Amino acid sequence: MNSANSVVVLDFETTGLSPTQGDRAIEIGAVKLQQGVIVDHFQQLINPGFRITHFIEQYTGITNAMLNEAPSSHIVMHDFADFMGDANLVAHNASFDQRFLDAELARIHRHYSGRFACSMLVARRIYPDASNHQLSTLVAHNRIEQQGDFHRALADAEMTALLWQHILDTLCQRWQCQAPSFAMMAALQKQPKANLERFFAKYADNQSS
DNA sequence: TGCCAGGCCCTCTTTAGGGCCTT
Repeated sequence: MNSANSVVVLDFETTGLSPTQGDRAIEIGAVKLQQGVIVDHFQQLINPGFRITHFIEQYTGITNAMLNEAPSSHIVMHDFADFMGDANLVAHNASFDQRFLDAELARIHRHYSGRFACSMLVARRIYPDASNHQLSTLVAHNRIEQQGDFHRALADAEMTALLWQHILDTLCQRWQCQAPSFAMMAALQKQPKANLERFFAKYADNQSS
């Protein structure tokens, strides 16, 4: 099975919220899903080249001392680009991780061909009754076993992957059908909520025909 | 000391404003 049949679920820890304001990645974690099973993982701290704030140290548990020993983004992102291959990508609030992925890859002139899907946008449509749609809340809401500590990249990527698979299982049960395609999920995340029932009905018709 | 981004989505909307979500 080549990587085009895989989904890579990724998560960045960063120095802040915006790469356009000088923020950099300090850790990347990712898992590779094939047919609902985690078959590989990637985790690496990244030295951003400057000291991170006390807030980020407290938020992530990643310290300046840890980052002083970490390799540069140049080395890590080449490895991660090889890990991704041409797989499709999933992240929680994907627009955030996509901005940092694009910025860090641009620095080393690497590119990716996979498409992004967002577990948060899909979860807002599938679990409208959740109290909120933070990753930790959705993990608890769906009684998913917590993996490691929130706000570390690999643990968040693993929990996002388990949430993503739980969403696929929820949709399979709703339609009594096979696993939805990545393209279907990418379309679902853009559907207006008022159009969801029509969207689901159309998808079910296409599967049965 | 306080603030800094950007996309989505809802509503008391669309010539706008503000909350959510990510670090």
